[in-house]
Amino acid sequence: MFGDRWSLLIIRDLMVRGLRTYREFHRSGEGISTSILANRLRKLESFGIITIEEDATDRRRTNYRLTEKGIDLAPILLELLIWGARHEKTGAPCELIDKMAKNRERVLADARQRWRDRDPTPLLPNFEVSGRDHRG
Amino acid sequence: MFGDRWSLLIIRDLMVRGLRTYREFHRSGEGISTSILANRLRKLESFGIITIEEDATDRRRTNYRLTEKGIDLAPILLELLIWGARHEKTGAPCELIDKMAKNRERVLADARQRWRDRDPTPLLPNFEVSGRDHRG
DNA sequence: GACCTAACTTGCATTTTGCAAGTAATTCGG
DNA sequence: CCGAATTACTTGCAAAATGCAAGTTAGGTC
Repeated sequence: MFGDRWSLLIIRDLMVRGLRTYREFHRSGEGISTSILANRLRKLESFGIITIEEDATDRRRTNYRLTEKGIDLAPILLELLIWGARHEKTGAPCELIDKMAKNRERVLADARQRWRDRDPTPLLPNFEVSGRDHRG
Repeated sequence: MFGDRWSLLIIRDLMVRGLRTYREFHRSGEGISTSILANRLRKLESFGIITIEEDATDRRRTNYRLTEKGIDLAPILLELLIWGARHEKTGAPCELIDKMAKNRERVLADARQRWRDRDPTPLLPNFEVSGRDHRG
């Protein structure tokens, strides 16, 4: 799964951008095609990493949520962000990433709590990854 | 690069199994084809993650080594190992992984020092990943 | 009801990977 | 020295995956 580009981007979008719907993922700016997106979401579900829920306000819409198993991937994503900020041109604010690197356990514990409580606030709440912000 | 299955396996083999040569990677049990292996090694080199060195004892052989940038990927690999041990059937000894999880910084600092000193001992020195052990 | 939206599905073109044979340089043993 | 084996790729082609864009179905709004 980590060897699959699209699955990784989906997980990142869930964790780092708080995206939740098919439409949001599709419009996230990464250029994933509809069939691949559908296929990967299904796969992540069958791996037990995400669950699919019906939206409370619109029957057409489905929401994707991280499972416990999926939430346990957060340390990996945080390390990827930190590595990316240090070695690549990601546009991530260096001070923010440095601060997060110094407070890994706090960051992860807070995110875990939120996600368990169904609050999709991203791993780093004030950090915007390239692409449209769904709350903007 | 983390979205590419083969690149990820190569990095894992470098860090977790201490593999260094084309032949070792090719025979590592993962079924990578020769052209893909060659292509990915080149790519990892051009990304600045590994360097290529001639072997001191055999002109046919090349050794691949992690750069500083590559070594900085170790926290990600360690988190992947920990996640894998908890959620997948990896055959990893649970006590070992738990111990490593509790001593992340020590493990990473030790590995970093070794790798800088050109000692390719794996991230977790007594941990064997599935596949042939090159030192066997 | 007409029109739009959300979540896919489908057909086909393009790209990537898998398979196996091949090549060139180097090493080893008789 | 020479033949055989080894090391690190390269190549041609088949198979698999992805990219592109049109299409379908169910749901929502006016």
